[in-house]
Amino acid sequence: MRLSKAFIPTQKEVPADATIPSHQLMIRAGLMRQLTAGVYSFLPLGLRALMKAMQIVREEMNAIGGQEFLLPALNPESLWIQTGRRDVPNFILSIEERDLVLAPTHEEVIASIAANHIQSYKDLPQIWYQIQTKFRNEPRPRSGVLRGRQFIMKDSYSLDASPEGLDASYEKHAEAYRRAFTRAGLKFFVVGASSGAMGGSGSQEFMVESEFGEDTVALCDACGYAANLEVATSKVEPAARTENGKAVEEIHTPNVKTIDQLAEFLKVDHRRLAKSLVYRHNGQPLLVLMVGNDQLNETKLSAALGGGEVEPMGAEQLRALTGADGGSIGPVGLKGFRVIADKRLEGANNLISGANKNDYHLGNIDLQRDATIEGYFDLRTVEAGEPCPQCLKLLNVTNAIEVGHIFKLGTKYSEALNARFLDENGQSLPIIVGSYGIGIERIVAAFIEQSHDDQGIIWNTALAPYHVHVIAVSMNSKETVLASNQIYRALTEAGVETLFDDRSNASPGFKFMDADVLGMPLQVIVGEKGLRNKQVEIKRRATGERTMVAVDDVVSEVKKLLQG
RNA sequence: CGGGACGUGGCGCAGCCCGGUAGCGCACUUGCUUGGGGUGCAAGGGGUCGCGGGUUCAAAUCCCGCCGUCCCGACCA
Repeated sequence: MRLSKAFIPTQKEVPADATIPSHQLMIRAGLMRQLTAGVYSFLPLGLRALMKAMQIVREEMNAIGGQEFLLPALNPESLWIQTGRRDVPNFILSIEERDLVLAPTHEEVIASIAANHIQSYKDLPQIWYQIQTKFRNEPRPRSGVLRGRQFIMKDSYSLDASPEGLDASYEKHAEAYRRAFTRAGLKFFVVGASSGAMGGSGSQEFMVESEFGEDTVALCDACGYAANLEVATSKVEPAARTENGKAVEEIHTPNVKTIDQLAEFLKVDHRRLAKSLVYRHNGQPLLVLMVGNDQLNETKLSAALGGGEVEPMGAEQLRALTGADGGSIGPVGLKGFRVIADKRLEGANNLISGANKNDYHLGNIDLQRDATIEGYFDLRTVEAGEPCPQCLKLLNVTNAIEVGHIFKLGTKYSEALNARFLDENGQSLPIIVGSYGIGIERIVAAFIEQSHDDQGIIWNTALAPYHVHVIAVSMNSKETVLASNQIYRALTEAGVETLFDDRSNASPGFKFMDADVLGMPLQVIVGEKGLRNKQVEIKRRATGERTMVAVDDVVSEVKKLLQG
């Protein structure tokens, strides 16, 4: 492609709205433009990168026997009502007029096809996938293309007759994802994840470390343990049980509101303190006990409660129910609340907690003796520096971009939509479904996050919109024009995807800067300097390393460099 | 949805406090110039100052309302 004819609007300056490197560079390099919040137009160069990412994913899906579909984005609302997902908040962007919705994902459509056409265990297993645009009612799109209202996703669905079959399909996907992200050049890791409101029995996320990622993960460098913070655990010491359990005593704690104040006031370790958090679960008052300053993990809380709506209790309601304020609530003698506690508190005694009376706390609490605890669950959020649950080495906590997610879904949607098959014994069973997603734009953005410098993007061969960027240093030099055209043609004919800066109105410096912003792996610089010796310069974008090669050897040299 | 910020030619910004001619840099057009790291000079084109209302002789500027965009948080299969 000749730059003199191409629509590749590069910019020196970037809209103030773009705050992270990938977003800024995708705009500076002319890959995309924003249309409205969370919605981007991909320009020709950006589309080429997207297509590269898609093709890698497609090939790896095909390699595991995946069959490509293209499912409609516009869906009848009734399908979603049947699975109960019409009312999931912030999910469906609806087209009211005809009871149509823009599909946020495609389990429903897949299940409806399966319901009509999968009849026998002999039809199974199947892996069906598509690469298609999704729409979601994101309350707050952000970080460029990392979280949008419209985005392209490879979604696939495995249909199996048995849990073992699901396990196999799931494993195939895990393998395909590993290969795809490896080929794309992403430094990724796999974490255990929450299956959340989606339901199902197992789930893993493919993560690319980035300070701008929205997910937080715990990682162990020693043994490879990796988990989303939503489900991560650690081996923190429990709040111990001491020998001599004394009787509960009331302690006057004037103006003590927070755990830190309480620890300071009483001069005791945080681990002796039982913090009370008050919620309503499906409307019912709920007290959650945590150790000292441990952070409650609401994903774990929700899982411990078996789902349902969990929301913090308002201050007025709390006072009405207990007569006390937030900093003075405790489990002893508390009426009308269900009480659950973090596992770290299991068996503990000599604890201090609120007295349900302002300015007072209770000491020497033995949870078994003095309170009614419905259950002990892992409810705390892991923090950096805590011991790894597997090997006890210290955990790291880091942010990451989720580029892929795989789910063992089970039969939730097949049951709702009556997608069943007959097994060997003639018995009708729901199809066992797995669901797997890859964010195509996220592959590109995550790659740019991990591969750029102050000058611009640094593409690898796998994702680069073009492999080689030929620069004609001056279009006023006949020799340069002649040689650069010849090289451009030779490369193109040899099947090398080549961008050719043949603009006559741009200064050499301008062209060099543009080439660095665009970031193709190799730059072939054709100018009078080298041509005097019948040579051109090849620059590797990643390292800045330059070599002079004979004009006649450019094609073979370029091919060699692209391999390595 | 809570907190914060911003909205002025395509992009980045100043002007707003203290009301009175819309301005700068980049980009764009034309001519000359330069030619290995965003050339230089000159002449141009382009803006309902987000939208609506109010105050005023007069509003980009003051007041009210709305909309949009971004950031933090909440939420997120």
